[in-house]
Order: sequence, then C-alpha cells, then structure tokens
Amino acid sequence: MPSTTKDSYHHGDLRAALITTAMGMLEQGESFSIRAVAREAGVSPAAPYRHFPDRDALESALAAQGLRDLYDELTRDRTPASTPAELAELGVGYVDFALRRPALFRLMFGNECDHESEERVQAAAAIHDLLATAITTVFPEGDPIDLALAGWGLVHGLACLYMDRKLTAPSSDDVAAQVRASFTAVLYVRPPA
Amino acid sequence: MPSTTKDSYHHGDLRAALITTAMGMLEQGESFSIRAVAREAGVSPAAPYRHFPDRDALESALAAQGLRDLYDELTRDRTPASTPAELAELGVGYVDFALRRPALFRLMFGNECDHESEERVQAAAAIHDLLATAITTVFPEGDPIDLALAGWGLVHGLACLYMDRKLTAPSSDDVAAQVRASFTAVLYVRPPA
DNA sequence: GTTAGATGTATGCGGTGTTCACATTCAAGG
DNA sequence: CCTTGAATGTGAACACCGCATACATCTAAC
Repeated sequence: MPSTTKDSYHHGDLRAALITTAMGMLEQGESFSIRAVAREAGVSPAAPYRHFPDRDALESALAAQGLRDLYDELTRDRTPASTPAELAELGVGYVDFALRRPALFRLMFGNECDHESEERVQAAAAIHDLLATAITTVFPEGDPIDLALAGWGLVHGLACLYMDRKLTAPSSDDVAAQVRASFTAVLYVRPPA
Repeated sequence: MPSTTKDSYHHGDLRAALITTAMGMLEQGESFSIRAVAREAGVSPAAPYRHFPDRDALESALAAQGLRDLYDELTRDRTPASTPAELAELGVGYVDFALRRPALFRLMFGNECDHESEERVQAAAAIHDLLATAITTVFPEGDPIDLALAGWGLVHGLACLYMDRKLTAPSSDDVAAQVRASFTAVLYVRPPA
C-alpha cells in the first residue's frame, strides 16, 4: 500500500495528494498555483502534468469535488424541501457555502468550465435535480423552469455579491437573515394593480 | 496639444491611452496584462506605473468607467421605471451588459474592489440609487431594502450564470426572454396555503 | 537659462504555466 | 530471475507576468 508521503522516487498517490493539497490552499486564501501545490507535495514543478494535462483539468477536479461537497451540505440533516421556508434554507446553505469557501466556489461557478469533465457534469446535475424537485414540490402550480431560474439566480447573485463585498453583513447569521428576507420579500410582494 | 500617438519621448496622454487600450482588450477576449497594454501603447513595460500605482488601480479605473457605461445604458432611451415590466427591463439591460462585456463586468463586480477609488464608489452609488428609486416606485408597499436585495441578486445571479455558461440560451433575445420570465414567475407565484 | 519635477526607459527579481529530454521505478512476460 | 516497456518523477528551459529600482529625457516655472 503506497503511502501519501514521498519516501521514494515515486510518490504513491500523487494525483490525490495534489487535489487535497490544492483544496487545502483554496480553503485559506485565494491563490493556488500548480508550482506551489507541487512544492507543498514535495515534488517537482513538472510532476503534476503527469496527472493533469493542464491547470484547467486540476481546477475541474477540484470543482467537481466542491459540487459534491455542496450537494452533501444541502442534503445533510435536512428533509427534502416542501415549504417556502425550507426552500429558503436551501438558498441560505448555498450562500453560506460560497462565503465559507469562496475560492472553491469561484472554481465551481465562476468560469466557463471548459469542455466538461464527466464527474463534474454529474455532480452539477445532482444539484440541479435537487433544486428542480424542491421547486416543483413547493410551487406545484408555478412554471418550474422559470421558478428554478429565478431561485438559482437569486441565491447565486446574493452569494456572488456578498463574496465580492458588493453587499456586506456583520456576520454569517446576518447574511442568512438577509437571504431569507429577500426571499420572502419577493415571494409575498404584490405588484400594484 | 499633445497627440495620442508617440512621436516623441513623452507620450502626451498616456494615462488615457492606457485606459482605452486596456478597455479595448477587455472588449474582445478575457485577458489583459499591464505589459501587453504598454506594448500596444508603444511604451515600455514600466511606463504605466507612472500613472497607476499597481494593476488594481488600472482595474479600478476601468471598473469605474464600466459602471458609468452601465448607468448610461440603463437610463438612456428610458423613462424611470414605474411598472414591474419596466423594472424587468432594467434587469434585462443589466444582464445584456454583462454578456456583451463580460471581462469588464467581472472587473466591475467580480472582485473585492479593494480600498475604494472615489470615482468608483460614486459610479456605483449612482446605480444603487437607480435601483432603489425604481424599487420604491414600482413596489411602494414592499420593504424597499429587501426587494432591492432580491432584485439585484436575481439579475446579478442570472448575469453571472449566463456569463459562465451555467445557463445557456441560443441568442441574446432568448436570454432577455428568460430574464423576463424568471422575473414574472417569481412575482406572480403564490405560495400554497 | 537653469533647474526641479514629471514622465519614459532599461534592467532585473521572483513568480507563473507549460514543455522537453532524461531518470527512475514498477509490473508484466519470457 | 531478468528484461523490458510503460508509468511516473526530475531538471532545465521558455515565455510570460507584476513590480521595483536606477537612470534618461523632456517640460515648465522661476
């Protein structure tokens, strides 16, 4: 069984080590570079290219992992959303994830994600399904496509705006409160006759 | 009157030339680098640093210009929004801007925008006001803060998602239609009793 | 006119992604 | 068991980047 540390010429499981190392860098502070990841993994700058054709491929692997993490967070300790309030909590979870792991979130949603990696599309599809079923359950009479569009757009926009400091809140609890408030505001407002 | 082309040791108006050159690069294709801008302006790589302390400062100037452009687009040929449909058109304009000038849009909204440049905050404030008055005019009875949060979040999220290909549409007209559809879907949906 | 400040240049440092030739190791077949 | 080929690592290099520092040149104000 090959170990994770490099006690010989060959690393053992460099691919996994690169991913966890890069993920660790993403968690604390923006930047991550292939060279820095290689350095921290105790390997030469060219070694990562044996496992990922280029930087985008590594990013894609990280993004896929991030999508799975997000899905897990949104489903853990929660029954499928069946009320507007529970739907709002999905949004709160989405925004919270973005603010706790902004660099990863950017990798997941903030680029054109190239030409799909299979695990990535699959992880994204799981989240899409989660949203779609929640929407149709909570609003059986509305247009599910348009409502999902609006719901995703709303929480994604809030996530980005908080992440980039265009909106601010004193604490993550306040962020959550504002997400809920915007959600109910838009749900219960009546256009004037 | 100094010309824009470099016919002598001094450029004439390098600061403006750098901004327009960089803006031109942003318009077509993502990247822009200080060195490339300097190259295209026919000037040495270090020259820009006489006019901008660092890259962020140039980006801030570009972002400010972008914010003014966005404001102009949102107000040109339009009366102040007084109906939900007109409010939706503001959102359509916002998303359309993002898709026509994605690299600039990212500079405007996709980073922490550091420590404010004065022209930048001012340009941003103008847009905030535009949104706030539109919201209070269209929904005099709703909570204006929460509704503005939701409205901005919605259109910003849609803009980002289309920009990063998480959502797709055949043409910009289709994007506009989907923005309107999500807007009305969320406005007229009734939470089940 | 001289001189001081503004503006441009040349050069260099440390960083990046990526490639290429080469080294080492592992795993399979004779 | 030994050979051999594929997988995986190394080292050096290229072209780019942001940025700093020392120096050159021009302009404007006294």
